Amino acid sequence: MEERLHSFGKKEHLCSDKLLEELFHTGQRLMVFPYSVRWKICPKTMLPEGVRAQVLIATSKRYFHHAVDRNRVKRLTRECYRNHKPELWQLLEEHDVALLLAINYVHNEIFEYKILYHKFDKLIGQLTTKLSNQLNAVEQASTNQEEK
RNA sequence: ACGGCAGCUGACUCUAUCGCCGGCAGGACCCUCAGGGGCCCUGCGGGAGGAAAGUCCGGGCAACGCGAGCCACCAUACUUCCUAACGGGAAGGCAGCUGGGAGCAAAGGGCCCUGCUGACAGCAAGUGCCACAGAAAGAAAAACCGCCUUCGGGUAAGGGUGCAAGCGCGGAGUAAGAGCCCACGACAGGCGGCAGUGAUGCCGCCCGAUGGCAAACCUUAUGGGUUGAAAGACCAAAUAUACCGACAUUUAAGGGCUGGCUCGCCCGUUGUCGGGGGGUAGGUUGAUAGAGGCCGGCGGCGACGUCGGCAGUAGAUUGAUGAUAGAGACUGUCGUCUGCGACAGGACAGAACCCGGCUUAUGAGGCUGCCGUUUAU
RNA sequence: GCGGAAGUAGCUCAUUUGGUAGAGCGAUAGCCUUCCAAGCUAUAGGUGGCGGGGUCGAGCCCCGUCUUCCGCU
Repeated sequence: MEERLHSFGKKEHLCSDKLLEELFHTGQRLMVFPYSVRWKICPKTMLPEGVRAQVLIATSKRYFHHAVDRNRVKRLTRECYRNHKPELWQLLEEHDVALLLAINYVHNEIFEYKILYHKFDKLIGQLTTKLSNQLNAVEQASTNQEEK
């Protein structure tokens, strides 16, 4: 399993209508240029076995008129996510939860891969701090309730 | 030689690592009475285009509809052929334009050749429109100056307007004039002859209230049922549940078997279990070999047809073809010891049921045609 | 994937069967006012999305193209 940490297969794509609706109605939002991200923590039983996170990568016709450019941006973004996946999964593994994630590209220029890689570094950093804050708070609350 | 404009061709290659999609083979595990199915691992080989685009036409395919005819609506419009079909293509005719040639004292028209272009049926079926200017914009009505006059009028040669004004030119004729008449010529129509499958061309005769617009209404001919893979077919979890069966049940309604009461039985009620129809999430199919490509022979001017051979085979479904590193070709710039080195660059653009076209986008290089400039002969 | 509309001044829109392209708001200048606003007057601003066609002549007719918007699961 360890040598497949960088994979990004079909099961890890978010494509269920119901989950999408839930994510976009109740999820939280985070902006890191040029990305706009929506995320929501959910119990791991909602996803297939062995999958910690389902991800949607998109960009709109508003920013790129040609299908070629949209494909290119999505491919680069997918590559970035693939290379940053282990640190995100490690956090989720520690707290034993799953994550729904929608990554939107909201700028009208294409950057090179190296630039996007650093942007994604920043994005994952902010996302993990927010995630761990929220998860720790939840766990503390549950332990407090048990004590009472 | 350089430059420009069209059209055609062309669409960088290889290696390694990580990753994605589907195919085949082998193996481990799980489910199932079985057939088989699910999931994971390993190996092998495959994975965007000439326009995949626009959705402008035509067809396959599918569902629904359909007795026939006419009207309406839409589309097409020189001819013949190609094709499954087409609004596409080929060849030809005619018209327009560029260039050249012969001819001529010179120029123009006409003739011949090359190239390009053409939504190219009908305005002599009818209706309508032609601003401003002009007397008058299409009709048998013609003003003013002019010309003529027998002073009643005649005239359409000359002048003006305009995109367009009663076919052109010469002659005869006349008071002056006019297709009023004649020769030649242009245009349109009719008849006949010859050539051609035909469009049409050539010749002869007859005829003439000889402007333009049908991308004005329209006429004629031909074609068109509607919808569009989000079509259609199949499987179907959870939850609720039509219906069926079994069991239990009544202050969780009741009704019937008797006129009343009690018990019993039947129907119902409610609940549990089992079966089960439709339908939702989801999945399978439709769906990838096709009116296909390449090579060669034969037939045809050609589009194309036919026969034989060869190589193969994208199939996603929140939508796969990417990232990184290196090497090699190609182009440009700079440097140069003429060996090469350094730097930069690679267009338009991403399949979604499938074909045939059209249109539009497209860097470097190559080919063809036309035009312009310069040089040499 | 399939289908339907619209592009006119800085903005919102007119312009009918083809004949010199207009209104309101806005802009600029002047008048009025102690000043501002309101009011009055004048002025500028248009390749009619772009390219082509047929017409004597096109915003209008025809073809192609680009952009924007809307509908169908």
